[in-house]
Amino acid sequence: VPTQPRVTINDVAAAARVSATTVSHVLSGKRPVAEETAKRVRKVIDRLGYTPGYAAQTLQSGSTRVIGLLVPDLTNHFFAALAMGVENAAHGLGYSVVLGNTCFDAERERRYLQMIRQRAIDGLVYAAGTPPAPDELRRFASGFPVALADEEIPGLPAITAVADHRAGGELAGRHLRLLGHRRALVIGGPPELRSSHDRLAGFRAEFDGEIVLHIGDYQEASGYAAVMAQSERDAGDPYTAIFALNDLMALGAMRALRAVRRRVPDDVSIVGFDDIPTAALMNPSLTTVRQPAYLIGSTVAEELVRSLTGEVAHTPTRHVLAVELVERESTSPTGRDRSVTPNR
Amino acid sequence: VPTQPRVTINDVAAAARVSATTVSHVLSGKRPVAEETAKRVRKVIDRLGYTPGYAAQTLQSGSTRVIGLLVPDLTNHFFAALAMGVENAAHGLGYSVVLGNTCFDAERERRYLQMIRQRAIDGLVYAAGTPPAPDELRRFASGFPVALADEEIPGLPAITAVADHRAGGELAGRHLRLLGHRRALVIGGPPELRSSHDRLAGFRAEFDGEIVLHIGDYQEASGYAAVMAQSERDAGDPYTAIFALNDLMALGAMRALRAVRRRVPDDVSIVGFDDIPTAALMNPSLTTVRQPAYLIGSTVAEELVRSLTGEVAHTPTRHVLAVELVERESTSPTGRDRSVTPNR
DNA sequence: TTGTAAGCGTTATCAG
DNA sequence: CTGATAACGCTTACAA
Repeated sequence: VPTQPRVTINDVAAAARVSATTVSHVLSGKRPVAEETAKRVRKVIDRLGYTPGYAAQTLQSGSTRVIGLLVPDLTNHFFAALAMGVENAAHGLGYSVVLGNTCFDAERERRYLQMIRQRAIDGLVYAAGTPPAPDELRRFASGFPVALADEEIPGLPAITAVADHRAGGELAGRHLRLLGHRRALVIGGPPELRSSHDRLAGFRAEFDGEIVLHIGDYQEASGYAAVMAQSERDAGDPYTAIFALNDLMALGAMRALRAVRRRVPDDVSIVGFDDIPTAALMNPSLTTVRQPAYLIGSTVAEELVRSLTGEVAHTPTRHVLAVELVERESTSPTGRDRSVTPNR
Repeated sequence: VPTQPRVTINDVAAAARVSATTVSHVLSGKRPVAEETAKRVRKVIDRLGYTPGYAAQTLQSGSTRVIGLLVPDLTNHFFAALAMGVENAAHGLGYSVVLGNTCFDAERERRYLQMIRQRAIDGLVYAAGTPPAPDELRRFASGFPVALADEEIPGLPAITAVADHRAGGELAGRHLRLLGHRRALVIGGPPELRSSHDRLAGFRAEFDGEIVLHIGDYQEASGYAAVMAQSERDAGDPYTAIFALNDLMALGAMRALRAVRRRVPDDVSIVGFDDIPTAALMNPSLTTVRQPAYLIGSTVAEELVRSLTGEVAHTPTRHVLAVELVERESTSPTGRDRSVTPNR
């Protein structure tokens, strides 16, 4: 594909018989231009199809109008939705988003921080998911605008947006309590994650029955394992409810419940967290706490960009966004047990 | 966040008591530099933490080393995986990826084409999914490097990577035939999509039994609707297999089958297409044809970037990538009908 | 209301 | 082996 010689501001100026300065001002409006002149210039601009070159503007202004987005795994629905939020918000404000997929890999993260040093981006939305925030990032964040999405990094005050994990735990706990459940199996997440901790604390605050805690790792298999392990241990008086700290583990738990012949929701109710697309498609569909992934992304991106443009000061605001309980088929009141109905 | 004054090549030159030219060449290696000088320069570079500024390099070279990626919906797993492929491949070759989410919206597409005009990106990976390719894109593609992922646009010869939809259809057809099925319900996709057409043609070529075709729209609800509609029509001799042209419709079909009390796979086997994550998590899990989404993205991005760097000529190569049948629980041989076993 | 000229940071050309 | 100098395309003092 041959690249035809670029139309520059000087071409326009020459054709309109004005100076480049005037053309620039017609476009930017930063100083008055006689209407007649302006009209002539605009006509030429249209005719020649002139658009200010990105590189020159960048060099001149020192701003690329690009922000970076670091996510660990785009195929994770949560991060995909978050990325859409970031992209939409940024685009609405005239900024582009360059994508960085870290794959939870520190080496790749470093390559992105490199871009920062090159001044190739104006700011960074960091949602890299792994708990041990690289020291490097922390160093960078002082001296470079970083915003945290779904993330809290100790010692790094920055624009932040997180879901209200605690309220989500409360929602789940209250829901199960109101359904009459008194014994719950809780499948936890990695303890070092603040989100895990908050969800659990919220649940404990609202669910006043007995709680058995199994630690999982947010993967499907660990949900399965938790139920199986507990199943071996249980002696006749098992839990009637499960709160899994994310949907993937909840699905694993459901699979295990099928294996041990306990029905959902008849024998055991189950609540997840996240609301991944699969949750709605399962049979039975999964009651879960929905995270506002898109909103987390758009909130943080919008605030970051506004701070970049100077519209607002770059102060480390922390947004805590509401979560929502989505009631589906996997939860039901205790005491309703179809195994005692006609077909037996 | 205060932005400290940038370290420029001149700072380095001054500190190392050489010219900027020499510093540049120490970095680029484009002409020999005395080892002693080079060492001194490198030391200063390290000490000052100098990195060539992105904007100036861009202005000088005319290349941004950025490619654009246009997808309709990142929360769609297929496009997320594709995006990861693009990002990884591009990054490996020193290119960044700016993300564009069109939301199937022509207006948003236009804004991205605008970036092209501004020379803000060097090339474009287009995977916008909607059948009516905008004329605008077609105009742009002549004169700007565009590569098509999972897309074929008539009259636009370009680097292209698509899944082998036809082979996928064949795989599904053969699988069901070998299981002994003789009557199949096929839930089609939008007829104007070449992928729909190819999948169907492949299926027809391998499945030699009777086929009833319902047209769907790739949404879950249309899979449900297809089964329901056919269910009303069926008089005692229904199909024993379903081929849904994507997984979402397959899931809708499974939901409908539950509603009409036909068991999967005992009464009806079902094959989907895509292999979305939910497919493996369902109960029963879904047999499906897996699309190499990541590979589509990485293939097309790698070739695009290589053509940009001049490593290969920018010729409209078309890559057809292999698909794979993933056998799970939703398909079984005909004739095995548990309703004729003990419990009746 | 408009123009001139300097400068943003880098690399290429040409000269030594 | 190295250095001046120009050029990339734009914005913005400063001047008229």
